[in-house]
Amino acid sequence: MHAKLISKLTAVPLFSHIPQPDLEKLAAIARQEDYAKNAEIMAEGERSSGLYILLSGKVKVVLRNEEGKEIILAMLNPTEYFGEMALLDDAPRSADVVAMVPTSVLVIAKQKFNQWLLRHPDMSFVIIRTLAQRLREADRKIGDLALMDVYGRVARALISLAKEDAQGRMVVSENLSQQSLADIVGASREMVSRTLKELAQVGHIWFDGKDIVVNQHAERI
Amino acid sequence: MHAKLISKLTAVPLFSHIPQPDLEKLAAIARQEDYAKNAEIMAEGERSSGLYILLSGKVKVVLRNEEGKEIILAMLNPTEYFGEMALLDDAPRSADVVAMVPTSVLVIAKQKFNQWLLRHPDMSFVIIRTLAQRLREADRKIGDLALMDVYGRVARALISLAKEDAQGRMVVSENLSQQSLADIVGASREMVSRTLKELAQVGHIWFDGKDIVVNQHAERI
DNA sequence: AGTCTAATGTGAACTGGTTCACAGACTTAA
DNA sequence: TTAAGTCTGTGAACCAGTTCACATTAGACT
Repeated sequence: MHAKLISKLTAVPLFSHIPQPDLEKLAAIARQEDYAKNAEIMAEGERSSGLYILLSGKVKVVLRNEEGKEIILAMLNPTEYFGEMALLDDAPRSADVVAMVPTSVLVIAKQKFNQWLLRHPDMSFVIIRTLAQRLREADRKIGDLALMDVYGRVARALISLAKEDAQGRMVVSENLSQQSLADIVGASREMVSRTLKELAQVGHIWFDGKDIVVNQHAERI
Repeated sequence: MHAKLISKLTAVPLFSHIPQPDLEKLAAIARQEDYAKNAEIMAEGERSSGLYILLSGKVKVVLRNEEGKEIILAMLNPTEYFGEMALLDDAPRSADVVAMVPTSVLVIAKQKFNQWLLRHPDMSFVIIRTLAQRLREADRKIGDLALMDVYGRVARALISLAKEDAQGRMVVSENLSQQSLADIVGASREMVSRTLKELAQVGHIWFDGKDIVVNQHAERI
């Protein structure tokens, strides 16, 4: 069990350059938690409890309004982490984190992680990079919301969600519902349905079972 | 000149805990640049040149689309800084920075700053905090754009722009045009005009010359 | 296989917000 | 003080996107 954990930790970019013995120490102070589909891992307003590292599954970071409409700030996959922001400043959680499928996470309590961080000052550079990257993405999303129409936002979302598959095609797989896509781009589910149809008609995308294949030349929509 | 610069550096929170002799070294590797109103300090797509610290004036960080519509990601005042993101990862600028009034900045070249940073590892914690804070604000803005109507966004913007004045009133001064406010909330200038009127009628705000006074009890609109 | 629930497609009405057009007020510089 | 530019207010037309209301299909469960 312990050995398995350490092998997983090695795969986490955040820890990739940490020597083995230190990783063992880290594994010793971490605990694993499992969540069912749709379970709330973190709730808005909570004081945060620590750094969360995704071992398996998929989570979304979401904001909701009173009427229940939601916008997805980010979707995270295994080896990615969240909860780091509240480690640094002390503000309460500003968003919910929800498991989109059965998910396990590794939790490192705030205090313990901060102590450990003090002994690994170079780690903070890695964290800075992640934060900078996320801030860039957030700014881009603000631009998209304010400056593009739904058609453009859906196109952009598909392009950035797509990953190259074995045949070299750019594919959005992972069973993404239209509702989720709508929550990502900040539009209604119906509008996403119509937009996908249009994108397919123009030939920017096509469907392969559950997957959406993005045309290679679609990058400059 | 040099002494004046150092006294200004002391006022910058980013450097507040740096001992005097080190600040002198920093001042030695920095240069001052002055910009006229509406001048572009940084342009999107540029490889960034360094860390910029605002000495006087006011700048906006903006994104634009082809038609010229723009959204303001942030407005920065003296002692605040920008350009830090590209110092950390190497991506090209993702937004423009424009002087809203005559503005002077202190520029520390990328390489020099990074060297200096290596000798001040605790500084990175300060930067992390700023990044975390900006990311929070960005996420909040995404939520506002996706989940609130223009009325709500304008109200929120006014509240977060307002500062307490000598009489203890919350005031948005600094001569903010409706067009700027529109660019902040991602709406049309006309809509902002109508919304301000409505907010004034309901008593949430009122006008004192050029300033907008925000009702103390408006926090929970 | 058959039933139940969740996801999708699509028309039609509605609406929040933009755009256009123009009038009035306020600045700034000469 | 006048003229030129820049902001502001407001009606009216227009439109992108939402909402509603179903019909259809696809999974999931036992």
